[in-house]
Amino acid sequence: MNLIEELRWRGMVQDIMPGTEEQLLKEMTTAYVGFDPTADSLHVGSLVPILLLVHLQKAGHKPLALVGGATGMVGDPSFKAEERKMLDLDTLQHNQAGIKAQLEKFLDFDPSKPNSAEMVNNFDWFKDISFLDFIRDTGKHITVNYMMAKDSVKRRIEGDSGMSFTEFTYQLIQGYDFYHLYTAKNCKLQMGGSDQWGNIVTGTELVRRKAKGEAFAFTCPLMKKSDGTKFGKSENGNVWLDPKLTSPYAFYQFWLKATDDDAPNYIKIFTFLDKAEIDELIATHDLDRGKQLLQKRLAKELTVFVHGEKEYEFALEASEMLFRKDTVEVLQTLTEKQLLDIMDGVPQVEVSLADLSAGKDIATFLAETAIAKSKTEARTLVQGGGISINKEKVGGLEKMVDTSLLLSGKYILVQKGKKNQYLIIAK
RNA sequence: GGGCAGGUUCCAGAGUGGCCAAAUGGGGCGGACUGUAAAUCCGCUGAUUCGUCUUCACAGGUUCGAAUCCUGUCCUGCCCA
Repeated sequence: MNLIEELRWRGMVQDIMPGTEEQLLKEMTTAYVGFDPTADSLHVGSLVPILLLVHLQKAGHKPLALVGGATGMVGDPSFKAEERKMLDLDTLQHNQAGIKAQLEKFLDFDPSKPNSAEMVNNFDWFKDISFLDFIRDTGKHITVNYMMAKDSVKRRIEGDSGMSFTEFTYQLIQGYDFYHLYTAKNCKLQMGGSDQWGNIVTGTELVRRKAKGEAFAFTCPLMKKSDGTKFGKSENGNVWLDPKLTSPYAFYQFWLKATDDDAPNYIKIFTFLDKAEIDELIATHDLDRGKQLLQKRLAKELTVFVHGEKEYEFALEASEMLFRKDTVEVLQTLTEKQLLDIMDGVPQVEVSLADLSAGKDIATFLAETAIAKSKTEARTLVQGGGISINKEKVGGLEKMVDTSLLLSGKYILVQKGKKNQYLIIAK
């Protein structure tokens, strides 16, 4: 199976420029994907373009990861309702360093290999180009009519908030990246999310007109959930690849919670399992969906891929401990070390041991630990049966929280609803 | 700069002098069922020492009483210049 066939089967090809497949079969091809330096970590949404690069490299081609130091200063208008905040230089540099460190985990940067991955930053070539040079040498190749015809631009011009010149220029800047990489690194292919199609095509156009060369492109569909909501968010916001921002436990949970509708697509896109294995997994899953076979496998593959085997095991253990029904006694028997390993990733709240010795009513306790926003909310939760302490449901407001509840002398496990756990540490 | 419309609790959006902490819908949160799912059903969704208290852009004013009336300020959208 060639690369494009492989990606097609996985549902990772949306638009593809004619001749792309032939080019990839013809020779080792250098290809790039751009990453936005809007934060110092990538998130699960950016996993798709990363995987494109990984597949590419596996197929023997050479991947380039472009960090948009320059484009990040401008802001992509594509399908966004409003202009984005511009980032300052310091933030950008900080973010780029973070992203680079993460990419190194997934791609092989070993320079002794002919198809080693490389990292480039478009700020490096844009910082020396003057505005006049740019509009003379590059701007004249592309007509405004052409740029205006793009859906992303059209939508903004017809909308209410308008579009600044800066944003309008974005596709030309990004197009220039492709032109630059074509001339400097013989890069002939750009990949990206389907929202980038317009920008990418401007790039191939620029290569054709300015360098008289031939360039190719394909995009992958934007990740969407079956219910139409945005992919990549959990209750607590973005799901990041950085374990400091999203713990491996939370990361594991994110994938585990994929719906039955989404899981088959996710497992194709996000794992490297081959077709036969995936087909079988899906078939087995459908026999008894309650077992969440697909979700468990998906979560395992991804957690191992991003965080490693060990972190996966902790995440799995924590998940089983926290969601199993019969763990009231088990919880008491855990050693401090076991408890901490399992709870690593569960939000932790500190309380003073002295306060606890005096005892606190449950509502005050929940409000003070910020598990509930206010005492009123705390009461509502307790009365609605939404609070458990050490896996035991709190029956009513008269419940007192004191040192008798401590596990290993200093911990209390509080659950809000089914899915929110908090580890209270008495100090 | 001129004319018009408008700013209400997370969002959308009712309310136009007392019955308003403010309809309804969405979202969110909890519960039941289940698979830590979907669908469905139920409850909650300003704070509280449960007496009250702080809220309807902001600042004043009228009134026994204002989200609702008046004055000014700021902001937003639409139209004209």
